[in-house]
Amino acid sequence: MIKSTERDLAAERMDKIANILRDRRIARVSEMARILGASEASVRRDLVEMERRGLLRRVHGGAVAVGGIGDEPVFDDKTAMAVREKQRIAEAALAFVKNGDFIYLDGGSTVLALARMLTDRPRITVATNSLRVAQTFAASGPRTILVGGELRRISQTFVGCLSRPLLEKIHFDTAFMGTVGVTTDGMTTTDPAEADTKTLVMGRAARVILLADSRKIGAVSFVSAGALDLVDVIITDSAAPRKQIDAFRKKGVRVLAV
Amino acid sequence: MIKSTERDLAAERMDKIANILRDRRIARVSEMARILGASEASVRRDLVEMERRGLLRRVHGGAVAVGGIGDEPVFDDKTAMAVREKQRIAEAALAFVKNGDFIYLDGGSTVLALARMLTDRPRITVATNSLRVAQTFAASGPRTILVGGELRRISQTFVGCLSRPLLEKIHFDTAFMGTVGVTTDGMTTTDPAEADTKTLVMGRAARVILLADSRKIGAVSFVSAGALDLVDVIITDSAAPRKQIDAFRKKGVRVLAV
DNA sequence: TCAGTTTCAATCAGATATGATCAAAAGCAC
DNA sequence: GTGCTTTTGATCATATCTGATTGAAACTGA
Repeated sequence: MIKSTERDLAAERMDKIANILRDRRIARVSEMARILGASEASVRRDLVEMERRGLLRRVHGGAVAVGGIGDEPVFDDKTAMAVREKQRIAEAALAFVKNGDFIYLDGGSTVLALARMLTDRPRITVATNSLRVAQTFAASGPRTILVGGELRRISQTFVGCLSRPLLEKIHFDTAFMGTVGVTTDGMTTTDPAEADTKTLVMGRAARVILLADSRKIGAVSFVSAGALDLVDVIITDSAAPRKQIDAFRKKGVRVLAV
Repeated sequence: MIKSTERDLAAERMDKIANILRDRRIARVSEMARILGASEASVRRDLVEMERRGLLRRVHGGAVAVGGIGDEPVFDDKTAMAVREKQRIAEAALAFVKNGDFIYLDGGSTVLALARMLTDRPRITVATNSLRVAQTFAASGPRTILVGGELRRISQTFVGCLSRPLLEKIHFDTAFMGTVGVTTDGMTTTDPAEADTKTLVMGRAARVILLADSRKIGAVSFVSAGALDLVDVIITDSAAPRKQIDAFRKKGVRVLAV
């Protein structure tokens, strides 16, 4: 047994680290050192190099996959909640997408779930203001148009007045929107710039579909993001209060509770 | 040339090396020397040659199959070469960034290296058309503005006429640009839409700094992306041909070879 | 807030790999 | 065979990698 054969090359170690992170999204230095059979010092050196190459992000105690959990805790924390419901809602929304369509995908975790289902649909065109949606389509997927704007880190979206000039040049068959809260008075969200962009988008879509899990139904946030009559369809989950659903229907909005 | 016998021997070795790497993706010099029954010195010479031909990537201790371990995705394939140079170029470029600046970061791996150095600089504003740059700043970093447009997957940038309306509203102190090739006639790149966006950006910057490793110097690609007089500074590495550098200087461009 | 614990970066020495150099070996032309 | 060129393998100084150590920094829980 030759000693050099036992020890991994740096490139080999980095590959294994990449694999570990692909599986777990996050790993501790100590874990990786144990798995690789290398010292923690070497693992750290590899992590520094890999971070420099943009392959991961280092955090105290370990590393996380880029674009993964822990990368943007605020955004992804929400994602983790009600995963089942969001998935079902996204599946229902998928039925509203046809090949050849021009659609808009808003920010938000439910809409992101829908985006993940579109990576094998090159025949549609997606416009979005969501960094996460763009990342989802980075390698392959629909024709992707990102409306510009200023990055709002908490939601990982591009918002503000700079989004306007581009948005005003395009129209959509269907806009799939997320929201923080929706009542019969309309949608509300936390950030004025975000709200402004949302309203503008909905005005430019032939059909607006709101994806809102039951916790959003009846909830109210800081700033109005458009009246309810902008919305054609609301897709929510079966835990949504019957009363609210009926109220929406009375206002002429189609509601699907999946 | 009738030296066919020697060449066959060398070619044979290289062929075996290629086979080993096809199987394992990564191999040590010592291993390969043992398998081939040749000295490590010979193996190294073969590896140098094969790397020159782009058949593999050399790492300390051995070699990696291209497209294999530690080799980065499509976008970064070219990047894997000249990592050191790109890093040094980016470091030199960093000196041109002041707090409070409004800068533009183009797509391209060298510019991306610069972006990674700016993640702890919240006091500047960065506009970019690069998805990779936006991702780099997703968690923290400068104020980030993404100019919209259509996603061009091969470069991971947003380009085309939809970028225009937003770009025409903003100005930059400094634009850091990448390129596929640059000569005294100006810059060239592979894609017309990409070129269009580049030209527009350079016209809106008070100062344009071109980051181009030596392989770009003197290279020519498909479509013009602006004349040389748009550029104020070129930062390249010391392997850039003296003649070209002098020609650039004669045209009034400041050239830094780091 | 604070103390205790974990993790980190910097440094060092030993091990390993590398490039440069050079002489021997092999191929080739005559 | 001789003379020339190319290739090869060995040697050695230098560069790089690795793992251990240590003081500093960051995190944790009360």
